Amino acid sequence: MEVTGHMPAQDAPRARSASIWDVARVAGVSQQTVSRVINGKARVSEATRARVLQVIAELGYRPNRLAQALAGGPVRSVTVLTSDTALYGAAATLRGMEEAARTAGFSVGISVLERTSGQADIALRLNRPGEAVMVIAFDDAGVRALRALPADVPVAAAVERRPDDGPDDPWQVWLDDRAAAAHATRYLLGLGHRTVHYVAIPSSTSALPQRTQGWQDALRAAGRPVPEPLPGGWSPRSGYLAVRSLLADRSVTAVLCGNDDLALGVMRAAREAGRDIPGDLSVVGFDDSPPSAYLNPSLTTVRLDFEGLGRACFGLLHRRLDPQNAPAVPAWSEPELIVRESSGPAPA
Amino acid sequence: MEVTGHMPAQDAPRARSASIWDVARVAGVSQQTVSRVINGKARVSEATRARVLQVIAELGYRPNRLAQALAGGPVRSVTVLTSDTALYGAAATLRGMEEAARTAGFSVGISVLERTSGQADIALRLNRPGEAVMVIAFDDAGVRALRALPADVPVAAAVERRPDDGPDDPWQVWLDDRAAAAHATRYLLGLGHRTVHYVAIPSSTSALPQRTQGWQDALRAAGRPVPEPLPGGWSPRSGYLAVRSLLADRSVTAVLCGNDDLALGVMRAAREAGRDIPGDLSVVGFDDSPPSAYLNPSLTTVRLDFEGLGRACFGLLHRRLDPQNAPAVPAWSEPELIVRESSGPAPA
DNA sequence: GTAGGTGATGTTATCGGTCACATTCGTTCT
DNA sequence: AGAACGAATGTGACCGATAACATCACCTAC
Repeated sequence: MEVTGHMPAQDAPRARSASIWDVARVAGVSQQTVSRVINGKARVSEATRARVLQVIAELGYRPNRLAQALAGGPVRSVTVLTSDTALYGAAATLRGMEEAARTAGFSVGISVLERTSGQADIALRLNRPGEAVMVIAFDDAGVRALRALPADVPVAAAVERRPDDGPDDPWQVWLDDRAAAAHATRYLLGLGHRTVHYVAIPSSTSALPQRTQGWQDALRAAGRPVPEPLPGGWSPRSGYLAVRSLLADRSVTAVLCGNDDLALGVMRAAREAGRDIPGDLSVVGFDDSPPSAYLNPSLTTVRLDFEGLGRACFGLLHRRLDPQNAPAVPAWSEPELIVRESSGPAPA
Repeated sequence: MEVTGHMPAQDAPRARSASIWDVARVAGVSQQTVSRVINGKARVSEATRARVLQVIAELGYRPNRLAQALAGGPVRSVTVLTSDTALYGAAATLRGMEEAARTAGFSVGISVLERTSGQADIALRLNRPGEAVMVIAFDDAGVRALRALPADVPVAAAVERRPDDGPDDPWQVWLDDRAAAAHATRYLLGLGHRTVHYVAIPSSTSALPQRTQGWQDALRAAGRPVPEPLPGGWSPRSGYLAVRSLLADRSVTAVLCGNDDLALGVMRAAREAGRDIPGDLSVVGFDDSPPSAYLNPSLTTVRLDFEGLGRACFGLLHRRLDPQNAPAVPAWSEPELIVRESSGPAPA
């Protein structure tokens, strides 16, 4: 066998782990053949394949992802762009994405967006131009990041709402927040509440958030008064502050919250205002975050399948990267109202 | 200029983004000089440097991380191995790690450990041999992963407890759970409780968890009876189940919990048993997870600086990778008991 | 005046793969 | 039997960088 310039020095002390060359040499084939075996693309005789596979096992060889990617191999890594992973929705979506990606043999990177992340900043988070990306765009920072991504990066996104301007982007997934909010609102009206107040999470776009719209839809459809939505943030504290003054008004008997954390704050405000839940006041949350079932009172809330959404988002990306071989995009569950102790009939 | 074999074809349509060669050509220098400017290592004349930097800006050139890594450049990426990011401690630690790493110019990967992840599995999660790793080893899966890592990978870990067997690993950080648990226990004893029961989180090792030990330390030091620790899991449900039967016994007046989720379950069990918190029963948690302050009653708990721990863990790794230039490892806060509504004087 | 040192820069090998194309060889077709 | 064909495999360029070594001009020192 000739020693070409590309061959690793035979005499140099080898601290590195096995490369494709080592496998090729031991198996007595060219490195290209090894590459073929690894990728299973081109045809290799059964005998050769078996021998190569055996050598691979013996040497404990594993392809270097970096080299594969650099050489223009198939994309096998994704970076997830997300803001505040402290929020249940984002964290659960991330879990779903990571699980699906890892299962499919992808390595996943994560990069948390700061509120101030500018457009220039976004490109810096990619390891190389063209790297695949998933964006969790439930809030403003995420949406901005999604928009700031160069056109040539393959991206899939989990979004709060489909953008109503411009053509539909087929590489997005979302939950039907609007219908879910409407459903929850109808549920409360069905309990005899005259109307329902709403504490909103911040919008991801300039438009009205889906949950807010759904709530309005239901009130309007039922011909009920539509109170001004109360602007909240993401935290219990912001929910607490949003309704603090409102709760003195005993005619307020039902509050729908944009997420469970807000509901937590609302329930505390209610306690301090001397309102009884659910006797005096019904509170309904959104998300079904883990503690909800164990709160006092336990929280009626809309369960959202964030993990499923995350898995689907990856499924979408996978199909975008490899339309031929990627499996079908898995379905995710519809939002579901989970009735617990915090909601009940309107006071007489 | 001669066209060597390594030069990109001049005539081929260029879809790719600028490489170091493009910069070199436009600036009229060799690519090596560009590399020097980028890395700032070797000396380059001021004039040349300025010209190259300008061309870089003009072309919007950014070095390809993959290529840098492959070519043996400095390590600029970390993979975090963690189990269940649904748990507050792991999630917060991850946040701290990611923030610190990103700030330092590292890209961070994440790989979630399944309960069943075997040793072979671990190696598969690395993009290349020798890749830097951080492990969140608060539980069994994390500790196993830490142990399964090949000796040659640069790793830093956030652990529940320093291993008592074998020499101290200088590349680990931890919180003083033991002292914190002892402190919380003493606090409860100081309120007049005869003894304190403890609902334990699963241990990360075969030894007694730090929190359990601290609790025992305090009881023993005070000469109080040491009840059998109640084995719990990580979830509210497991806390609920662990104490369900116990709470019928009115002599049980104080319960310390291994985390806030367990405390949530305990509080629900107390409610169902007709116990009043804090009148009848004091409950203290661990972690100070975000909802704690807004629970009903709000939860007395031990605040742990997981984010700081995560940042410190990265700091440690950074020093390990680059002892010369890495900044000092940032300090993190000591555990702190946050007294809220769920704890009070022992019933008369 | 010439050897030796130093700063600035170019050249070549290399990292660990993939891709496009060339080559080999047993078969089948005419 | 000769050509054409396709399966199996090898060869060399290339991805985008870094590292080691070579070069070159200029200056200082003996």
